[in-house]
Amino acid sequence: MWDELCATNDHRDAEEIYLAIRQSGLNVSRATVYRTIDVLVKNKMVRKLELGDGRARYEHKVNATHHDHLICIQCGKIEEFMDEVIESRQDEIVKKFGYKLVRHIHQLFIICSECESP
Amino acid sequence: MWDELCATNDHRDAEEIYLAIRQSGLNVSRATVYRTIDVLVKNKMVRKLELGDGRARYEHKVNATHHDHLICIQCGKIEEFMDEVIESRQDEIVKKFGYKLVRHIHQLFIICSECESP
DNA sequence: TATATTCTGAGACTCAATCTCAATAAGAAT
DNA sequence: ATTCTTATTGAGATTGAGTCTCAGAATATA
Repeated sequence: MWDELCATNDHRDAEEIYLAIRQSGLNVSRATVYRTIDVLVKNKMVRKLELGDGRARYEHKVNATHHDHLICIQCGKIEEFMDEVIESRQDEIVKKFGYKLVRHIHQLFIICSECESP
Repeated sequence: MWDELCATNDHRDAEEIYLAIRQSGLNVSRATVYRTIDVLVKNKMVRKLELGDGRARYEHKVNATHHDHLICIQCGKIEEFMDEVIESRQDEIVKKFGYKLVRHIHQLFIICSECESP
């Protein structure tokens, strides 16, 4: 499971991961896929992405620094971005409210260049 | 439906809206609630919030300017924020990629002051 | 009045994700 | 090894938000 997740740098959903494992000959159930991913997420080895379409994607965190995502609403491609200015502004906003920041979701839904002019 | 949505400035889910309408004596079905909300969202009279917990929330846009959300992961309270710096950084990031920004989701999951020290 | 068009409610259905539970595997103890 | 205990697994049932279907009701058009 961990191996399978690390096999690519994609952002795949549980079903895709399940099928990939099956394809590789292993006889695991969907339940096990979900269970194992949960453990990996809890141990911060895998990040769960909620894109708001009811299907979570997963990315392993090997050699990964913090980043957020650009998502093409046409082809589904996912790219990563990171902006120090935004990160610190977030902290300031939360501080101004007197709250404690736990995590954040920042997703830019875009039309990528390939989809814009094919 | 529109009236019900405008009745409060809450961020309620479909079920809560459905129950509120029922409570007020009207005999509407869940299907109608979802259908009507969809129309209102498409006409940009209502904003749909995807908080990643599989339950969309809705807020009417009367007198509302653009804003994003702070969500307390403890009590579920939702507050609003808006930061010009972040907004323009987003535009720049997307521009640098050569993409076209369609919409964005920016949510700060926090522990609010009441939950931090009750 | 007759006819066409739209809207609605009830419940079936979808789909990702979770839960159940018996079966299996793995460990520990004697 | 053999028994006993604990943890893991697969298959399928279940959940829950949201969608779809379709017949009947409401509304509009002629």
